[in-house]
Amino acid sequence: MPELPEVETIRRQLQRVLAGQTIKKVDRLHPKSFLGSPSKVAGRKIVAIKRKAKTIWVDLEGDLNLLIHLKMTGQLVYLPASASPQALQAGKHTRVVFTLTKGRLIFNDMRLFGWIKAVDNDWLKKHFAKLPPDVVDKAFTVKYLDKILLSSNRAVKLVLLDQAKLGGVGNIYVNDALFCAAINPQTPAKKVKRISQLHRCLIKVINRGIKYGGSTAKDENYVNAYGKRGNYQTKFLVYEQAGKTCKRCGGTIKKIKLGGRGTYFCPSCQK
DNA sequence: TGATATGTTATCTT
DNA sequence: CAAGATAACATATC
Repeated sequence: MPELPEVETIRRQLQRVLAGQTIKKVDRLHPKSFLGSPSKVAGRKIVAIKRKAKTIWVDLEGDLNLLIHLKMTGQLVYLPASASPQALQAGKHTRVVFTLTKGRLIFNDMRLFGWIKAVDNDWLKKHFAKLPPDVVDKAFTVKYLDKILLSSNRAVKLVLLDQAKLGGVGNIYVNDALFCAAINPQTPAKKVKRISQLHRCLIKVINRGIKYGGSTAKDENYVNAYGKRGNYQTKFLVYEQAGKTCKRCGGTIKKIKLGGRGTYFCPSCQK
């Protein structure tokens, strides 16, 4: 599922191909998928593609922005006008199509949880002000991590996944980061030791995810802006590795449920 | 057929 | 009131 590394991969690609193009037309194929006025978007030039946590932010000329959240099954694919007519055609799960100066931006979303919102600068500013730092932000310090962990009795994994406390970390990378730091995901947050190691591991694992272009795990449909799958799934430390041998101590990776989410860890070396 | 998967939020409970 | 737990959203797949 798209977490920060997947979204950042898409952002970097879109920044290269979309910046400077003008949105000529917006086709809303499903009402749930586009909130706001498509007519206000048409005719605007794309200034830049940015990102906050798992949300893509398209900065448009004038007082308008597009916020895009892929949730679980969203895809954002760019096709140059020279692509085959077959590729350019709307698929079964295509929800929004942007016709641009030199191509098309297609938003697919099988399960309809994702959305695109057109919002003005003032709305954006107020909204961003409420958000916590991203895991890759400078504001995410050891001290900050210490603060959010000390303030909760919940399992450490659930606190790290809480988008109101820390932005960008999802179920795949949190499992791998806790393995990296040798911390049991069930540990109550305020009892976690070696916080600076956990801090280092979170950043390291997320950056590794970006390096490999995100992950397309089993049963997942993530693709980047060119429609290609990620590669981090070949680098998973513990995610989806239940029954396999622990890379660190030779123990066996176990799967449990925590907060209703699949949780993978090595019981013998994650304490 | 029913359980399962995941990101986020609404809603209920403690 | 706040923190925590859980349901809900929609759909394909095992």
